[in-house]
Amino acid sequence: MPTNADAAELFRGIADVLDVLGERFKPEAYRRAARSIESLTEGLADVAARGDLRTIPGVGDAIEEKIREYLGTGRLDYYDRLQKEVPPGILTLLRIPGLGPKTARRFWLELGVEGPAELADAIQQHRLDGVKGFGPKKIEQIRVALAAAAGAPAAARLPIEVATAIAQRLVAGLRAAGGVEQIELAGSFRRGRETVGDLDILVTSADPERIFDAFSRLPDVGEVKLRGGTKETVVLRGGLQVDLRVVEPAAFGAAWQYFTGSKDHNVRLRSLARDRGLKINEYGVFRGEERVGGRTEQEVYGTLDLAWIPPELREDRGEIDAAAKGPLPPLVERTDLVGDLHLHLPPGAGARDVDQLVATARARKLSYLGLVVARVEPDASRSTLSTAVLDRLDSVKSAGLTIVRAVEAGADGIPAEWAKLRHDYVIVRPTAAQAEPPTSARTPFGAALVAHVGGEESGRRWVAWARSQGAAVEVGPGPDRLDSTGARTAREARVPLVLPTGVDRQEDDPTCPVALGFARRAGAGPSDVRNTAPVAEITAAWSKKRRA
DNA sequence: GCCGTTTTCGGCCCGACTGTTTTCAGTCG
Repeated sequence: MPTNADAAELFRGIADVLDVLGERFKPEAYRRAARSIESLTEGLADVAARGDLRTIPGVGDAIEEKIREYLGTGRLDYYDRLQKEVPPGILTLLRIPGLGPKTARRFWLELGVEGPAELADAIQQHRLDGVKGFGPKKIEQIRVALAAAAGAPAAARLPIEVATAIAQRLVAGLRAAGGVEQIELAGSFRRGRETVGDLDILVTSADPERIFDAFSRLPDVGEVKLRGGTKETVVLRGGLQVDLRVVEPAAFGAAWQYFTGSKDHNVRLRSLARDRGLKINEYGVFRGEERVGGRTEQEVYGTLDLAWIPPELREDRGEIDAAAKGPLPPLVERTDLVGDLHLHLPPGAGARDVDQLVATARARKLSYLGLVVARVEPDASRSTLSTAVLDRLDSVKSAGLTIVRAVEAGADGIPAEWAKLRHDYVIVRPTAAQAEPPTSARTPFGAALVAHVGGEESGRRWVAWARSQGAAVEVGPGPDRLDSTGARTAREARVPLVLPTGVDRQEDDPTCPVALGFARRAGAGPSDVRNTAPVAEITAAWSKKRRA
């Protein structure tokens, strides 16, 4: 059975061919459908079985038909036929930066070039010289891009937790250089997507040239790709592309909204504006020549009679219609997290580490800490906190901060040797030996939290299992935790989420903000997250479960 | 090919930047 990602790739392939064939609007239509399919929280086959394919934004009669054929046979006749129309190498050319469908088509039809290698030959043989529209600079640009593409694979999207550290460095570097008034990140980074393809940084400053100069000299920056009066594009040494834009304060909100996206969200917004005789661009909202908004994002949405929409929801999945009806339900915030339910002390930790953790927790105004006192490691070995540490945990218990004790084990149960180990709840963490949830409805214990589960299919099965256990699920970065899709699946199944607070990590650690972003992308409000509740409420639920 | 509380047909976001151009085409985001 093809996955959603397979179907999305198929439609992108169709779009590429149609692009080269010179179709005007169909390519975007297929790409739109591809994006929608990718962001679904359930399998395409399930949607098809319910007869709901047409409810997917961008899917109409023709594409519904094609999805059904593809799901049924694993092929698509239309795509097979299309592929015969264009040499495969021409589609490869589309991946070369700066080279689009129009140019690829001309190479193919006017020069008989059918792929990257042939194009490189043609350049070397000076067959492009004198061709209309291709001056020496353009030819050199293509030659260099071809050589670069031949060596390295296309730059992969970066996990957001990795991009976070880079973004923090860049922003700190720009601030340190001076001349920066306001600086914010935009793009898919701000929307909290799992991966980012590039970074977008927005600055207000009286002296854009100074900002661009400083940016070009940051140690992370490898190459300046282009630089104009309002924007500079660089490629970092690690390969990540970063766009920096300098805007005037009166347009900051409009620019921030514009560059945050998503594309589909913005398209909807601008067509709404047009219906009202307004025009939205990165400089503001305009009625004729007059700017009627743009200093803040609230102004931009306000001119369309929309409530402000949190960036994590801006994917054109119904958020605009919801914002037209009134303020959106609040999403969970960092300050809503009043405790942490999944903390580890480092191996060999002593009483002093407990004190450290407690001090940090107090400073961050957390009122409870769920600490793992014994765990089955992923390699099946077992470890328990030292008696000294356990004693220290008891001593801090009365001081305004509650410590609750967890044991962490696989889904096959907790080891018998822990029978006398005092604990308040159980965290299930899948072991290598049991990577999939048990099929029996009940296990010998009631898990309170299922942690370290990820993956599209496997995540869905663990969420279903957590539901059968009355357990919460952990959200966070990395392949072994639930991302925003997993979090949405959980929320829709009314399985509570648990978010890491990062209290056991460095101040700039991305785990907490990234997890929070995933939960928000899933539409989670405070009540969807278990560790927004006071500890008494949580422990009451645990003891009720134990009696059941 | 999709889409519609002004449309079932006629639209489809919009601007920066680059290179090649005497006014614009292509690409990108």
